[in-house]
Amino acid sequence: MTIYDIAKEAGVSASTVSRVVNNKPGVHPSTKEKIEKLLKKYHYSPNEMARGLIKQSNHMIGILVADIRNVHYTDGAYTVEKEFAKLGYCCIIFNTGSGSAEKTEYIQVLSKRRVEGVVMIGSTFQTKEVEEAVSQFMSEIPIVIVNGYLELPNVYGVLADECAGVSTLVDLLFSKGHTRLAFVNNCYTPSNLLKIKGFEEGLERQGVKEKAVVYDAETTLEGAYEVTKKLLREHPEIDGIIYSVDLLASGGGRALLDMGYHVPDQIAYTGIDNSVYAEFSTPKITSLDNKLLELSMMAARFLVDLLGGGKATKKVMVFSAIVERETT
Amino acid sequence: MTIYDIAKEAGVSASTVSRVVNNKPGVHPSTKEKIEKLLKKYHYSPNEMARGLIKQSNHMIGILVADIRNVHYTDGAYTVEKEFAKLGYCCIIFNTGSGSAEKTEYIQVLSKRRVEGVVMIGSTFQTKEVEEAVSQFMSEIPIVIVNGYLELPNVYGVLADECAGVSTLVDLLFSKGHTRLAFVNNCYTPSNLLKIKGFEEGLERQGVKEKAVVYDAETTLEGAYEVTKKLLREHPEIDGIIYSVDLLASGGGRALLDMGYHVPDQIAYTGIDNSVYAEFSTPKITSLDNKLLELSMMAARFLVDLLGGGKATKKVMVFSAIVERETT
DNA sequence: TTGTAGGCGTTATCAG
DNA sequence: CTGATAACGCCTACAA
Repeated sequence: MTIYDIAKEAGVSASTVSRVVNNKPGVHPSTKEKIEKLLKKYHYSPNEMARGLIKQSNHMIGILVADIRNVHYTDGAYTVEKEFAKLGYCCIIFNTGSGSAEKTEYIQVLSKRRVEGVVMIGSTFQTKEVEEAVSQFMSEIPIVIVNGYLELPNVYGVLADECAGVSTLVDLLFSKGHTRLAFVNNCYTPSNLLKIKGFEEGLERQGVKEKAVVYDAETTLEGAYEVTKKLLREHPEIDGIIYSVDLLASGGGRALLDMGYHVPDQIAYTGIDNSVYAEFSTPKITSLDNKLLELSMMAARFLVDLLGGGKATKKVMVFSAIVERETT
Repeated sequence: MTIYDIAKEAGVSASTVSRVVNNKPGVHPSTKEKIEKLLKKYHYSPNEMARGLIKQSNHMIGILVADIRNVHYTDGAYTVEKEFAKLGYCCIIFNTGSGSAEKTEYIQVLSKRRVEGVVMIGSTFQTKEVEEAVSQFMSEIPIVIVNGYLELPNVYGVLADECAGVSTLVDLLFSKGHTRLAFVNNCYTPSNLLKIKGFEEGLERQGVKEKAVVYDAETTLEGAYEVTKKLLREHPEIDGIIYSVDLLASGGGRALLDMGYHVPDQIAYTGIDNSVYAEFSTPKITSLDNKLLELSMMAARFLVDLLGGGKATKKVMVFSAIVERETT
């Protein structure tokens, strides 16, 4: 069903139908009414592809996220989608995974789809490969990265100060008498590298001279469980652990419980993200709120402004804050 | 950058460029090479909207979900997106919320975008309003509902047998000596109505004559906490609770703990969904696995088949299964 | 092997 | 107030 079909049946030209569809003035009330009746009758729905073609604007944006199942990304994707749906935009979403080939590919796909803006969620998009793909295929449209940044004219970043945040976690643990700390990391994203940096800086500020204890773990409850046991076997002196994400803290906490440690007196620990995991675990986990939600909201707003022809700050940083619970 | 721009610079016609872009045969190797060089040089990326217009196919599908932040929907959306990305499709996603006006609206939006198929995630789409919107604006494309169904020629459903599933939960509780049961419900979706039905049928089968005890709770930890306290105040005889979703079970479990009940001896409880909440809570929650993941996977596969011109079963049901943990 | 012409469904610009 | 006509960017006969 096209405007031509409607036009034919109404005995008018397609342009007149188009005017009615778009509520343009200058159509005789009677013909307008006649056309509207037909529009209803056939449930006419204008082809947005064709419309986008002449309008040179399709009101679509892209959302790139490594894996929407990660709690911290789910909220972000939700926020962005909602914010844009309100404005009549459609969101194309891709779970890119962590590989750079896929990221490059999806950037090209979004480019072919002629999206008008992109939100990338997660520091994992802050890579050379993404930068190159963007500069080649997406240099014309605004891009906002949640918790990441690229030095490109059309890229904007909203970041959490996780580095400073983690060093305040160190301070917190020290203030409670825990001075032999370890960091358990899940993967080496730019964000996590910052966390480790914050960990080291925190220790240094507290006057610790030795090399920081950092362990790697799989991003699973079991992974954290095992690594925590190993960590304390190899470093029995440890009395405080910072986990790079709440999920690990939850799994690790269970290991501590099973090993008979008393939390938080004997050993304290924290997560990062202030996610549902922190709230649901027993004991409830003290966590660094890195404001992912605010970040996504801000990213969405930035992109909205940019699309509206306005300006946005190239790079902003939001302060993270500790949410104390039962593990410190 | 269009094929015309490339054509001009290459000194050929647009059709020749088009042939190269689409790897069509019948282009002289030398001109092909020349064109390919320019394509690379300018990072040409074909306009999929224009392409979709003549091809009458844009390789886009729609995903409708009430709220992607609900754990049981997140996985579904992920699965569907991944499955279609593999095949070169783009997914437009909308968080519709629970209102029917929004659902109708987004169905119309997807129709205007000319998506080629739709996956609706959740029984919340099994309503008269959705049925009407679909029959008016989407009668031509295949639609698959995860855990729901509509009696329309182009709608397919993959369902979990939650009714039978819940009655096996009743059996389980009875078998462990818990015979005074209550059901705590969060909202009256078709799916939850089935759960309540299963609850009642289970009781009846166990020879219980009295009216089933059903309480309503907000879908929050606190909501479940409060309602659980109220429930046991008003019905101190209760020794077994089935919560309509794991989230409630988690919040309720904490209330039981705080009230000094011994779980599972004194009182047992279960959740439904077998989600991360069941796994993360302490004690770990026995839950009915309603196979949401398999359901989404199956829905995606169905839609793929349908889009490929194949057939799919109109309505299938997947058996749910109890995952026993520490609360029964 | 290559180019021309027509059309996909719209909207915008002119005339009338 | 209404109707041609030409785009938008691409693909596909058909003709050369």
